[in-house]
Amino acid sequence: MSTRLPHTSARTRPENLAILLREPFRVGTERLHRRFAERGHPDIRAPHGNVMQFLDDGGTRVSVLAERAQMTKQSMAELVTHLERLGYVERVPDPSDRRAKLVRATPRGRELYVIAREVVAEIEAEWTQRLGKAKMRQLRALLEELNAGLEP
Amino acid sequence: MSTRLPHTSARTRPENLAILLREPFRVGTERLHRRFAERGHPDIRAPHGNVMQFLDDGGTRVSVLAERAQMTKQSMAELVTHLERLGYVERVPDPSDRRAKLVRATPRGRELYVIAREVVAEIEAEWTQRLGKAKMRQLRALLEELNAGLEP
DNA sequence: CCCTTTCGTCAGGGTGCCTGTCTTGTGTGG
DNA sequence: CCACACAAGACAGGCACCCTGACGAAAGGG
Repeated sequence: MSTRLPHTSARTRPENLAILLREPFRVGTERLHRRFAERGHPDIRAPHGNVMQFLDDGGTRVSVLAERAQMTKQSMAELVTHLERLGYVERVPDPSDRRAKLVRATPRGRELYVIAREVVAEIEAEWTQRLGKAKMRQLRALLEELNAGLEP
Repeated sequence: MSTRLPHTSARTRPENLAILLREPFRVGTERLHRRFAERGHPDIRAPHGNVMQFLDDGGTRVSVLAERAQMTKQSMAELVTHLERLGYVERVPDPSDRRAKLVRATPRGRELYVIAREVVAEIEAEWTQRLGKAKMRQLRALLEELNAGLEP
């Protein structure tokens, strides 16, 4: 039996900026994955985004994916293997290098992009309805300015 | 040997709102953990925040921590055990219930709060310097308005 | 005093990440 | 042209984190 407990009151202390930034992202991500599940992709989880979001149309090497996702190629290879078993990507030989293979989204994999685009549009529409177009533009502009100066 | 690859160009497509929200949070979190490491706490990792951030001063039961962090009590117990071995928390008997134990931050654990507060203040100061006080207030207000309407 | 619920734990499983090592293929310099 | 360093990926092994299931012990209401 599961012992997961219901969430009652998350002790919402003085809302700091970190939480204000994280929550909309978290809620959006949750909705995306709920939608994936509803549309027949219940096995897609967050780490799989580290593969799918970095695939080029013509296919991409595991090493390149690893570099883009900032992880080791071993870890990336494992994610790719998992997604391959689930039918979302396939490995095809790289014609230009017989050591290498190209990871490509299958038709099933491409369905994810369609769904993701829909959800993103939907969420942005909701937020715009809530805040109004002017404030959304403001918010985006401020976030862009903030992001422009970020360096670890 | 590690095969982690350097990150070159993250294919920064049309910056969408999700990335704009996530990046400042991610960069801040990275800095926090780098600072933990520099100050003698290299073993503290992100999931440990799910324990430390929910501890009350007098101690808190594992079940309550699990509820607050939205995970099973088994998983929470594991995190607590790990932090206990590292010396950041201790389990003491709950005087009001002989089944229960209270998880409490040790002096070493409380050092983390000091560091965290410093880093947060530091980051907010940097952002304020970059955007100016007025825009920071605007940003915070917009994020609060956005967060106020979030529900799943 | 049962009976149910709750607290914490043990047991077992899967995913996601790591380091280290190896094979195979590439390409470069002598 | 060939030896050799190097790049791509696979294989092995390990740990952290999260889950489900099941349990003994204590609490607490009828």
